Amino acid sequence: MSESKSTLYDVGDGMAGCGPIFPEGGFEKNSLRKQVFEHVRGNGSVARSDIARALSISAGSVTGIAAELIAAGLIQEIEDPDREITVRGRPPVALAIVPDSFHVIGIHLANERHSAILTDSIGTVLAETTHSACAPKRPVSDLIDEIILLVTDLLKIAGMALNQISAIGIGIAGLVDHTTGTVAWSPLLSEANVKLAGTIEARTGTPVFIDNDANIVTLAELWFGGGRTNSNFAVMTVEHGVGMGLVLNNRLFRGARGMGLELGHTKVQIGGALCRCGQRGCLEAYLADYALIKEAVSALDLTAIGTEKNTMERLSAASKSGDPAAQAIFENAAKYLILGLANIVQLFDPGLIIVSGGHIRYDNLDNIDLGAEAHKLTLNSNINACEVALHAWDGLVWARGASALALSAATDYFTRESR
Amino acid sequence: MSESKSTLYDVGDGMAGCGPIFPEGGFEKNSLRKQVFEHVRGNGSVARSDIARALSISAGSVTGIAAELIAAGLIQEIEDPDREITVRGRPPVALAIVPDSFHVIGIHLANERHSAILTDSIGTVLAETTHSACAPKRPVSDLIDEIILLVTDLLKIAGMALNQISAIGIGIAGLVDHTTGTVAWSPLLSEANVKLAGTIEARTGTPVFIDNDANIVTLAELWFGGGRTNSNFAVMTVEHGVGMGLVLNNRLFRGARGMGLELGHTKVQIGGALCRCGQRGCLEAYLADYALIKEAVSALDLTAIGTEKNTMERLSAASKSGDPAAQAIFENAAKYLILGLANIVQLFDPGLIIVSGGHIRYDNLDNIDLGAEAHKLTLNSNINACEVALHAWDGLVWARGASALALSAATDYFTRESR
DNA sequence: AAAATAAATTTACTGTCTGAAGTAAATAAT
DNA sequence: ATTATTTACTTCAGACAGTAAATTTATTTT
Repeated sequence: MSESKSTLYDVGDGMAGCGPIFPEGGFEKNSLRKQVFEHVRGNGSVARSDIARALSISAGSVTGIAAELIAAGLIQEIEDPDREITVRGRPPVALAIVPDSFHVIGIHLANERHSAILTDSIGTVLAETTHSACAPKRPVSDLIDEIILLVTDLLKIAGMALNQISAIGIGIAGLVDHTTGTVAWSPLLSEANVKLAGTIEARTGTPVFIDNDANIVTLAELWFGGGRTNSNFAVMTVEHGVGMGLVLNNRLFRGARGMGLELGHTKVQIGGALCRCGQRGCLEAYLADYALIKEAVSALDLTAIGTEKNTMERLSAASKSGDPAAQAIFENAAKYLILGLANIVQLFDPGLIIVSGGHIRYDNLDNIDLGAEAHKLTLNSNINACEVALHAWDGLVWARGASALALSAATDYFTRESR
Repeated sequence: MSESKSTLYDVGDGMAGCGPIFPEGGFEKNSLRKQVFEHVRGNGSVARSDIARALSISAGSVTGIAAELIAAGLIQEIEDPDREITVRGRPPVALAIVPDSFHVIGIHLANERHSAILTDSIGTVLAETTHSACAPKRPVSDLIDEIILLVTDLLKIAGMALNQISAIGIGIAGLVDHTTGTVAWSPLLSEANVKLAGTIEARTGTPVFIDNDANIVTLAELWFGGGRTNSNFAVMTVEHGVGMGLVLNNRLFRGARGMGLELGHTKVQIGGALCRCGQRGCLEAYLADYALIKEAVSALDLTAIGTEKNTMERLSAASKSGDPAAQAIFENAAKYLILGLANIVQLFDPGLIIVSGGHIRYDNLDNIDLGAEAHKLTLNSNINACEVALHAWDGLVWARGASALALSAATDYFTRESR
């Protein structure tokens, strides 16, 4: 601290204004009505006084809002099941969601099979159906027919009519713009920039919401999985491709323009392995199923070529029975998985990353402490290390995530202000 | 679409509740008062009727709010400077910010020098000072003394007293938690987890807000730079280190737990070049000044070793005069810069990335269309390509960004509800 | 039975914002 | 010059969301 340079500026340099220029209004405010409803749903059953304490709102407000929600048939007073503790004072009255106050449908569209579920307002699956799909690329009209078939099938099983459905959520692989309901590109479609949500909405007369694979898996974790108790977490999906989803403050983060978080296509090596997207050095090109299968030539007798799933199982079996080539393939993939985790930590700093995928059922990842390994690749000063959890799912997760998409839309609708 | 599998589920599986469990309230609502103030500030001068239209609020609200803001001395009616057009009807009355309604200080702390500015409520710099710093690591008490010295110097130049300052914003290199005002780690400090904001606040009696280098550069772009008209953009800083900042919906995005966006330490090569953080394969290790200098041995006669800045300038000169080794160094760095850009696009999908840094003054980046090159490395289907802008800044940017930190805090304070 | 205690409700009140009606100040048409 | 038209701004009643405090209700403890 020796020399110092100082100047006195002229006031006003003629520029017009300063600070960010806000384009329009459009700020979301969460009404107490919605907060109360979500708190009841999140906790199963809560008393009015507990809600007031938890949300830091006045007891009077809770009474009024609860009365409205009860009148609307959305919640009800119930006998508190686990009430044993004898305390003085008027006993609390537990509130709970009326499960059949509304119903939604969740649909997942994929290469090999479509799945769909019909749930009530707390996400209980009332009916489920799976249709096998074959055509790799089809025109929109065909896909729409497939969707309508799923819906009618589902309604028949549940014994319900379309007008009893409050919303339909659809998850589809590809680049999806949730806000506009358009599919920019999908491996299922021969056309691009398809206004899928609007079209289905017109066909069914029901509000339709779409999102991509990774986001609906993340929603599934948020609504029904390990993310429920975490306000901030990331999901990394490793399957046919590599994707990720991010939850910030209990809300799905969709990037600036709705299409981001393409972790699988971030570059991890200049001029690296060729990815199915045509680029080189994508993370996916080292980690996704098809990348491992490409390498499997050296480990497996590939005279009998099976499905992707079958090949992966054989590769896994080979690794477990000591095949050095198969083991090397998995070891290398694990390295890149850890690299992906480290990059997520470095960029988003979530407290928890859930690694999801059918994949991880047969990978030998159980022996590796992924959290610790990823931590080794991040700034040491990043004191609070990020927890990493593995979650091997069943085939229904996507449909459940899609139903969560519909559920949150329906919740918004039913709890909106001044009904 | 051949076979199909269907099941009917039992209702209720005994789980308690579903959906995200919200920990507490904590939803922010932007009062109209703040929106009006920010709209006036953002546009320089606007009529009440324009505000009502722009924010989609009733004209009556604007009248009331404007009256309050005028009474509080925050805005004023002015003669509209550029009013020429003769339209029918009562002519609008322009509103503008009263510049000296409040003042803030912005401070940047760095290795080689500290800089500080004092601005009015529209960010006009009223006084500026720069102190050279030398100690690479010092105890907190020393740094606090340096900060106090900057403040008193600045006040003396401006002829103002400390109690006339509404807020102080501080930018410092390292890992900073803005919400708690603590510096987890900094190259300037010998101690870790320093509650810097609180301490300065206690010493000055003025609200203090801190953030890291990359975030205050991003704020500078948002408030005074190319980001003003963009609601969503990313900033990539290339200087001594590599950092990034992200603006979503006109707000600085700070990651899930306040510490993220460490682009410089994302891994772009397994077992790659050694980074100053001790890891291998960090983007920074291929792109930051010190990384290039390390390589410069082959290009420059390094018998006379100078400062980092000096060495960079010599390296740049060598490249421009045709030295192949120097050129190769810059070409390689450009490759990694493009890779970094591509990864930002892939993950965050901003409409605009501003590449900021002293660096880019002498790099030969003018010949490269960074946007197009980065686009080549992203999913083709990402239709709307991301714009990339270069922004070579002067030494004041950091202090200006820090002042923006203080300005937004002061704005919140003065436009808060029920004053 | 009376006292204590906690839950739920009611009531009166506050602050924010809107919508409709009214006022002000300019230009255009007659 | 007078009137119509247009646009900007103001005023004010009222809808709403929410709170705080008093009151009622239901239960346990003494």
